[in-house]
Parts: sequence; C-alpha cells; structure tokens
Amino acid sequence: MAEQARYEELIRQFSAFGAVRRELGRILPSDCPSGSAAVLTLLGRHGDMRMSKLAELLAVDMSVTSRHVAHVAGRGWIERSPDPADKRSRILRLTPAGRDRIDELTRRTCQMLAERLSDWTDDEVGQLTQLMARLRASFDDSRTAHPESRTPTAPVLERSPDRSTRTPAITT
Amino acid sequence: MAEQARYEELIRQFSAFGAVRRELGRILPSDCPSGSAAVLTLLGRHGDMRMSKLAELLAVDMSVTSRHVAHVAGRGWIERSPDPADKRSRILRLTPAGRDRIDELTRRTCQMLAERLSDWTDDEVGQLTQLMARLRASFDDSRTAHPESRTPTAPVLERSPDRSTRTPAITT
DNA sequence: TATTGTTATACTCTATAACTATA
DNA sequence: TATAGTTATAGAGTATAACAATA
Repeated sequence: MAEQARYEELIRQFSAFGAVRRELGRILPSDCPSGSAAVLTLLGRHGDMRMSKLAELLAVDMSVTSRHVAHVAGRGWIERSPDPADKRSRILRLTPAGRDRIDELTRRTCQMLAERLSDWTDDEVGQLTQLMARLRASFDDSRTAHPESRTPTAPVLERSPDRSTRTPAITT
Repeated sequence: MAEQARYEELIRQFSAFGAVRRELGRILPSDCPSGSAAVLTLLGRHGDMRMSKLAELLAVDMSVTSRHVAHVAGRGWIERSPDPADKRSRILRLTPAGRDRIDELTRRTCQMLAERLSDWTDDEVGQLTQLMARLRASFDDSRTAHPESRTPTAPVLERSPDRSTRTPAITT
C-alpha cells in the first residue's frame, strides 16, 4: 500500500497523459478516429468475436461499441455476419481492407513514438508498458472481484453495482 | 531506440488506459467533471496564473481553457481578476471554496486508487508515476524542439507547425 | 422473462474560426 | 499589426434509456 502523496502524484500524471493521447490522436486518418482504431486493433489482436465480447475488451457500453462498429463496417473494414448459434448475435471479422487500415495505423503511431521516444531504451519502453498493463489489470480485477472480500478499511463510495458492458435493463 | 514490437505493445496499453480514466471519471462530483478538476488542481499546484499559462499547462487550446475556467468561476471556485500590467489579461486565483473542492477531489481519487492498487508497493506506484512523467516530457520536448535538429531517418508526417495553445490567427 | 444488439438523446472534451479589447 | 481572451459551431467519445428481435 502506497502513501497518499504517491497517489496524488500519480493522479497528476494521469491527467497530464491526456496531452499524449491527443497528440497521438492528431496523426490518425480523419476517417479513422480513435474509436474506430480501437475496434480494428482489438479484432486484429484477438480475432473474430461477437459485439458483446468486443464491448468487454473496449470496456465501454455496448451502445458505444455498436456505434464504433457501425462506422468501421460502413467503411468496409469489417464484416458483420449473423451467428448461426444465436440469431440475435453478430460475428465481427476483419476484411483485407481492414487489415490494410491496421497496418497504416501501426505505421503512423510507431513512427511518432520512434520520434518522440528516440532517447528511450527498449527496456524502458517495456517497463512502462508492463506497469500500464498491470494498472489496467488492477482496475479490471476490482470490477470483477467480490466487493465483500476486500478490505473493510476502504469502504466503497458510490461504486456502481458491478457494471458490465451494458446499461442495466429496466425490469417492468 | 526501442524495437517496433515494443511500440505496438505500448500503444495497446495507451488505448486500454481509457478504461482507467473513465473509471476515475465516474467518481467525480457531477458539477465538477474532469476539465474543471484539472483547472483546480493545476491552480492548486502552481499558484495564481494567467489564462494563457493555464492553457499551456493543460496542453489544450485557449478556447477550451476558457470554457473550463468559466465553469469553475461560475461555481465560485476561482476568481478572475484583471491583470494591472496588461488589461487584456486575467489572473486566476483559487477561492477557499475552490480549495475545499480540491480536497474533496483528492479524497475521492486517492480512495479509489488505494482500493484498486492495494497490492502495489509505494515504490511501484512511484515507478509508474516517474515513467508517465517522462513520457509526457518526451512529448513536450518534441513539441518545442527545432524539427530540423532531429534525426532525418524519421521524417515528420503531417505534424502541425509548432502548435501552441491557440488557433493560429488569420493574418489578413 | 432475459439477452443481444441498435438507436435516440444528452453531456463532456476538444479544435477551428471569428470576434472584442488591448498592446 | 499582433496578442489575450471569449464565444459559436462542429465533431468525437461516452452513458442512459427505450426499442426490436431472439432465446
């Protein structure tokens, strides 16, 4: 457990990270903003999947996922085929054009990183990557974990009741 | 200089970081969203300053800064007094109510971090903080540095011509 | 009745451009 | 003519809620 001052510094860096994010966003093609890019890269990384799975990986509401997916499908970068096992569901799959788009995105972003991080060693880049991965995991875990199994010294404040990837349905 | 695969992994973590950011955003008071919180914490950290200085620290356009500042001023969390040295300028200063708001924000965010990062050591939190600070610095540096002094093997692609904190004026 | 996905609406953040007041 | 700040407008990301089709 770290001291409070550590947390305050970390929060400041989280906020400052927005500048990096915006800078990277500026080099994206105008027809492929960050939401579209995330959909493509996740499909490239994890292979074909359903909407609900993609929403989980994006960690956003399914409605948001639906919009992003509609955009990339409209550009011909993915296909949405009906799931034979469940007609409500749709399977998402990259098209060759989608793979080309990913290559282009990778090229642009890696070029910018190579430029900006030219004085970083391979190992330092790896360290940051690892710590950010663990950060994400730490947040994911607590979203999934049983709340009652955690330390009672840190009472949960206004935490939404186990949000998943969708708005809670109204049971009428 | 790191290998391309390293950059690709790092980019993935950048994208995934959005989940952390959104999670932290959810615990903010509804009348104090992240833009307002950033204004308050920067003023608390760096003391009184002009709009243009704040825009630089936020790394967003002055128009954006103006909106955020108007919001927090409307809530009485800061004061905008005219700069005696330059009547075009305004000096921003936290009010006692603004300081209270910062305390509340700090309390909430630190509580969430303490909960989520309960198994991180003080040192690990410090490492992540340091690496993110350096990341931000690396991006800042290249924004300021002379483009011609950088390696010619990485030609600058579509980079905006030394953007500052404002939309370039149209010289008629 | 519950789940998968879509759509409508609203809110926040951001950038561009035009405008005012001052330098 | 240039700079400090404001405002209008537009676009992207996101969440909530209501909806249709299927399980």
